[in-house]
Amino acid sequence: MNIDTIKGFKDFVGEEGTKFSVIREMARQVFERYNFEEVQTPVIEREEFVRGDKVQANDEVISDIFTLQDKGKRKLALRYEFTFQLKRIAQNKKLPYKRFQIGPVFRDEPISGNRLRQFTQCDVDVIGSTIKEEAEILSIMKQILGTLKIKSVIYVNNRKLLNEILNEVGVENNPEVIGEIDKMDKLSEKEIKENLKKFGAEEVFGILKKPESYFKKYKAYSEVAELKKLCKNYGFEIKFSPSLARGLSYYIGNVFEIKSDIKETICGGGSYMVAGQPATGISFSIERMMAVTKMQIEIEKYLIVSLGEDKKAIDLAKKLRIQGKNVSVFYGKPSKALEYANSYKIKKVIFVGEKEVKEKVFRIKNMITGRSVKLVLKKS
RNA sequence: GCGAUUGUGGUAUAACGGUUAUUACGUCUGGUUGUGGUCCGGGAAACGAGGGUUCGACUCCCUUCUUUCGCCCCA
Repeated sequence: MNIDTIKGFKDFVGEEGTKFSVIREMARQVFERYNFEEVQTPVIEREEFVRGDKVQANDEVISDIFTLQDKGKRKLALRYEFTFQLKRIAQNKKLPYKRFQIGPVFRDEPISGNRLRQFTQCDVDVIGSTIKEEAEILSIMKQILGTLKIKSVIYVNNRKLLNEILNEVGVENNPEVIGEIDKMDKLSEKEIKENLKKFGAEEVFGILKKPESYFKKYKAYSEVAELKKLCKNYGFEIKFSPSLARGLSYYIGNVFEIKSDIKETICGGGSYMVAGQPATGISFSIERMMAVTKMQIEIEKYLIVSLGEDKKAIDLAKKLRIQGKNVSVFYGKPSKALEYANSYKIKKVIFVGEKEVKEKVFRIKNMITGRSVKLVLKKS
């Protein structure tokens, strides 16, 4: 029997496992600081619901949805992202409604280095939003990225602005043209022009290459300008990128994308409509953050080695746990214990043997320096 | 999904159309050492899967799966 993980799925073991949960917990706390409320939603939903409005958008996305059937022959699907579930969650909520969610989403799509078919999305959304909320969620991201010591650039554009430009040159606004525009910073000038030509949109290229000041003449640029100003108030900069489109989907106003050292985008989002309300949201995946973070993630661990003093060792472990330390007890010889500590990156070792018990002095051995210091137990 | 690429114990590797498939690390185990990354001994564990060619295939061929990289799209 083959027990390997399926292509695009991954185990997180050891250091990766702790790194994962440290990032998740940190993100959760930041979201809470902004009074977003946490929700949990089912992984499985009706297929038609998961597909949502994307039906008319592009077949590609739909083929990326994992589908399944239950015993009652219901057509079901694994959630592709979280936003569609807001249709249900946001009903009858006083606006603005701020919620966040962290959990796995599934996409049956080709994999590569930083792309998985199951990944953990961290998503914040505000229903009943204005551009002020857009700035707020960007500042949330900025804070998380800062904590993770990730160098990043936030790019912004506006879908209405793109529409204005397309109208101006008399090109129909279709997802394919938008798709080509989105590739501007990826392909060569020649390729882009050729691709755009197919839609009679080669003129767009020249416009998108113009300096930012040129775009002031478009009405929708004011939304970008406003967001820029608001972000400045928060103390960070964002960059206008007229070719940023974010593929297909439901965006109607400002769209954002955050880039870092890897070629894949690390955060993406924008403003859209849900249940007749303007909404804005952004999300990132823990897996991709793990790929770029420079943060040193370490959990302080203690190993108590019982040298024939099991009861004392367990007592000591209990005391340390009450103080909030992470501790495990090892029953065995000193050299094996130290080897064990090394192998699981346990940095502090305390031997509990006859001598220690008699003298009532325990020493904490630091595995990196090799030195020992006296253990002082706080009175509790 | 398409195109290219990859595949030997957990990891990293060696060899070969022909007996029992190399080595290292890790892992399990016995002994030694009251303060380490030792030392000595023993063990488990691999040719991705299926078919074909052949007297004989880990080796050649086909299929499939897997890996990696592009395309498409995305976090």
